[in-house]
Amino acid sequence: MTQASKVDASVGARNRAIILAAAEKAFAAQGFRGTSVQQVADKAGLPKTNVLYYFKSKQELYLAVLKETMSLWNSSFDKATADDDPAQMLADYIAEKMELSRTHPLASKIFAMEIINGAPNLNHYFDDEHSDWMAGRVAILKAWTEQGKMQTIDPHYLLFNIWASTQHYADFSTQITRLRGAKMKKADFEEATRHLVTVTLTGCGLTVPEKYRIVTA
Amino acid sequence: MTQASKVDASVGARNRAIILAAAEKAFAAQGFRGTSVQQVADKAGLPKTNVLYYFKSKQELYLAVLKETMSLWNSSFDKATADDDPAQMLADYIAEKMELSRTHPLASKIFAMEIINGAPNLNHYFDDEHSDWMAGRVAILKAWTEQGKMQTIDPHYLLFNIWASTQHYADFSTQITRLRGAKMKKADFEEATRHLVTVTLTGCGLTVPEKYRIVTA
DNA sequence: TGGCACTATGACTGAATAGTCAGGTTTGAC
DNA sequence: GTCAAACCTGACTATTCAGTCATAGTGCCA
Repeated sequence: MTQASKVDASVGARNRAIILAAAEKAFAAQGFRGTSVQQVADKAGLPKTNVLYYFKSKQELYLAVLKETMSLWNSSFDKATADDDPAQMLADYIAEKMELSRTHPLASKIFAMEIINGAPNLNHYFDDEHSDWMAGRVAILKAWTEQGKMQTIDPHYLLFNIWASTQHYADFSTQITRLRGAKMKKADFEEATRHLVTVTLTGCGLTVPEKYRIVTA
Repeated sequence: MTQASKVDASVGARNRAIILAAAEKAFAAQGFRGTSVQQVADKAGLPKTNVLYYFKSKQELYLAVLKETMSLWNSSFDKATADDDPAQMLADYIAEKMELSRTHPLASKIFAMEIINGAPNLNHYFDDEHSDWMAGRVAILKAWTEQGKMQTIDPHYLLFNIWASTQHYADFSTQITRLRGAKMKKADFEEATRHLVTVTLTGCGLTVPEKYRIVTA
């Protein structure tokens, strides 16, 4: 027991982390079927059998990566209440999602491909957590609308639009980079965030918080 | 020659079309690597060798599907000029993109996966047509801004947001269907379009054209 | 020292699958 | 009817790849 946890904490945990990182890269770049265990092993600097020692199958490895991905998606918006200020909450939510696109683009890509392919590994997610989350957020947005705090906008479409336009910067980074001629840096993400917050909030009849105002040259 | 074109127009062209349709479904659902030629053949109701008779390799078949996909993406916005009304042009562009997401979701998904995976088959596209298109559209949006017709919004981010939020309804249809509890119908797409046009145009300081106004119950 | 859990890995196997090939059939023009 | 081009397909091959297995090294504690 003591042995186990000690060894596990040193060698095992470390190797698992290395393998997961390598697998994330591979799956994001080539999808589940396009990635071979051998490729992951090479990226991780380990023999293939060692990878299969830690993760019993390619499927299990993929699920582990997917699970890590899903755990990233908590946000301050999860705890919003009808008493909060919609402008502040939505602006922060958009900013958080943009920051995730910047710092974890691979996770976003893996999730996107999973959804595009029909989300065969996310049934429980939709049936439980995600649906509940959605229902809760919709209720709060409706409350805000009824309180006259914001324009009458269907909460579903609003949330879909926020997801779409923030995740796009991760998922479609190849296209964006090619069209801009250069990779988006931190400052570019901040500018894009200000634009997105401004357009979205103004579109909902909200006042844009000071920190998200577009700086006109 | 006469023989060739006649046969080609009847049997050949018909089979090619059947195969392409089957391949589109398969590639959209499982990606390039996840799709076997046998699967496409089964969907098309033909022996595998017959598929490979028309398309010499899986790669060639995929490229043919991708080419068909790209040809869908012309729009009235391609011919906009600085003299046009931005509200009208942008609203129509958004509506056209939404209609494409509704009628050709598979094409959108294939394109999305291609981009997510680094667009290895679209080099020429970015180097030529797409970059030129982008430069032209950016110039017109800038002109509109300078004429005081619309708010100062970076044209790049505006276009990225339009693509993101329209294509999302095709690419992420699985998620949307699960969260809404039902597949989006034509009327739902129209409602989503009105919302998107309203939010986007209002966000740019434009007046929403009558036909895109949200109908409040 | 012995024992145990964990870690490591080369050699192998079986299934899937892209693509070839050789031979066959249909079609339409003359 | 005959010829050529287009169309069709079963049998086969070569490769890739997930996963197994048997064996062996390592670290720790009693």
